[in-house]
Amino acid sequence: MATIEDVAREAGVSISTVSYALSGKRAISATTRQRVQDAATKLNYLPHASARMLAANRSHIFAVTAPLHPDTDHSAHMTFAMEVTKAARERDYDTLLLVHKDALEGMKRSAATSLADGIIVLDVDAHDERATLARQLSCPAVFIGIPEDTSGLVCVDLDFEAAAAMAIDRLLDAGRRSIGLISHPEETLVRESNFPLRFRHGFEQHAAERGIDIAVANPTHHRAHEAIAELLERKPDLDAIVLNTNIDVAGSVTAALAGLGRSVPGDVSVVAAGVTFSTLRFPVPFDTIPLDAHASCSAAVDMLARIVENGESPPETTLIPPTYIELGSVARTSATPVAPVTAPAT
Amino acid sequence: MATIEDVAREAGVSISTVSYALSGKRAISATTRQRVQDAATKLNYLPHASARMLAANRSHIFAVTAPLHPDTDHSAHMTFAMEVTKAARERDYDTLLLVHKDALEGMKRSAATSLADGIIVLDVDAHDERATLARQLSCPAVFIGIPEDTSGLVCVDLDFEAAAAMAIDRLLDAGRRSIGLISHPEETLVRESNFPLRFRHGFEQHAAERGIDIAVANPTHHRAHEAIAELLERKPDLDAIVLNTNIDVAGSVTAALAGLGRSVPGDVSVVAAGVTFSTLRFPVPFDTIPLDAHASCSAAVDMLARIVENGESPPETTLIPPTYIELGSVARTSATPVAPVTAPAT
DNA sequence: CTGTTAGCGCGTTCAT
DNA sequence: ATGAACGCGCTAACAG
Repeated sequence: MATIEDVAREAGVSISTVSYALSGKRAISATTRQRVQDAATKLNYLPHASARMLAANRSHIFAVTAPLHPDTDHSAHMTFAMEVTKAARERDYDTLLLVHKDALEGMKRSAATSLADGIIVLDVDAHDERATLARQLSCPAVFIGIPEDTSGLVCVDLDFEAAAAMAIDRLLDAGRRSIGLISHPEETLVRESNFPLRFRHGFEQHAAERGIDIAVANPTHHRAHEAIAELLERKPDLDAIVLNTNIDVAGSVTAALAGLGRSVPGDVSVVAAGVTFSTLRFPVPFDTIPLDAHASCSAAVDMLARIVENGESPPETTLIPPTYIELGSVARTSATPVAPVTAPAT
Repeated sequence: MATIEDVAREAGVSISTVSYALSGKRAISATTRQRVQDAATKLNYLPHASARMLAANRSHIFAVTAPLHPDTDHSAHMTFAMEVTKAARERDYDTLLLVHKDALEGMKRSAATSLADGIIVLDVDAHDERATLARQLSCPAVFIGIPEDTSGLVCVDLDFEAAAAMAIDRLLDAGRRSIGLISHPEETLVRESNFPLRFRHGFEQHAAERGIDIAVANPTHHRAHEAIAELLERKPDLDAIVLNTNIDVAGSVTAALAGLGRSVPGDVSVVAAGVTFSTLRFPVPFDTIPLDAHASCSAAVDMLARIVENGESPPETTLIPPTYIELGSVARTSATPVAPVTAPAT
């Protein structure tokens, strides 16, 4: 309600002095600044958003595109949107939600009208149309997730390949030898959601490096039973499972194994890797290499803010190193451990 | 990039003519309007958001406060946020996400700076602080959910009491006599989230009206087993269950009953009422009286837009009538049906 | 029916 | 270190 002019009058200074005293963009004598700040708090002054935007040619708003697919994990989605919003607020930005139907239209519009200073892109597919659009837009964008072609983009994500390697290493260290991977359902892969592919690639590659043979299965029917049956058929000696899948599937793993007479972690050890959900409530909580929404989102928002404010040009791809959380679902066996590779993966 | 002036020049008219031709707020001759529109599309003109906001004193932005509690159902939350956003876009509004930590601060700020034209309040508690704040703010707000004291507010929600009555009526019509309610976990009730209380109240009241005796249980451990055991202990002849609870509990009902030798719907019929999730993937899909996010959100956004644009003053409370979806989890018994009340609830 | 013009509230040069 | 004045792009009241 109170304008900058009211504050200036109250403090007995000029309008520009108020602006500078509050923004700190120019040196103001301590006493004057104090008077201005007192006046501002007294009048409960807050700059009119649109006026500030127009004058500064900056909206202090980031747009967030969060498409909702039929197979989208709403919980993960919400978590990422929230984390982006929190991270943005810490840097004095608000976030505008863009829904799928008009994800492209929304990006164009918020860029063309200067509604947003930047765009955060969530849930990125391998061949995401939003990547093509982002290259054309003058409005800076940061992707949380990594499309196949990252040229001209700025992308942040968990290092899924390192996470896969870390899961394998932990299981091998515990003496496990026959490892299976339960990946995401077909429908997620078909859409070319990219992170399951990157995880799987890292998994296969690191298994080859460590000289072990592995099996991969995609779950069906939103549960683990079929996938586990498939793994056991191909590797009857299966003694470890890596889960890079959704909560429904992961949550049914222990029951599915029990149904086949296998215990966790004794017969089969389990690691959940690159997942957003917690396994604490599972019958047996699983060791987890989390896909940490907070880490990815605050890194992404940080970059975007620096692009907007300082014109910085971050690298195309920033990979966040994985961390390992032990919850007791990996048990040591007496089997001879596989010899570590000469240069162990970090 | 192109300004209104560019369009005016291109079309050979004045600036204000362009403004009126595009906004339609004044009658413009068809030929002129066409010239203006051609020029606009040719130059790819979109009004600069902040300039429009400042001049019109309207941001075309709604703020959405969506607090995240420990027991929050992320999926439902996301659905509501998305539905609000979609509904808003249909009326040419964008939505700003306000996170919990600074829900109050965010509301104040977006109102005081004229960042938002209105506020949508989600996940309302019985004694929600945001209600108090909304009464003081000059910025209009619409609540999706109903606090205890609605004075001076505008609230929209499913008619939970009618939903409870509808569930009872359906079960009685099918010849069921001994009905139990599984409500939300304690932690949700403690927070005074209001809709479980309204549902329960409607349930008890309608049961009394129809002259039947009922039992109510609150689940624990994120599953139905304990609640069902409790219901059976209190009503050994239990032949129907109404679920007004979360997806984890609802999803385990069939298994819990099976563990006690009861089948669905033969021995025990089940209705899920006032829930956001789908039961289609459950072992036995349940008849559902949905808490329809789309209906609530578009009604709320519609009201908010009309308050902002036309200065309308909607009623304090708008209840959305429930609908019933049959999925086969209610089976008819041969028992003598309870006589319908003289004036059946709608 | 159309053009002219005065702000909207603020950030920021330019003088001082 | 401070103040005066201009302009951001648009809307709306006022003229014609």
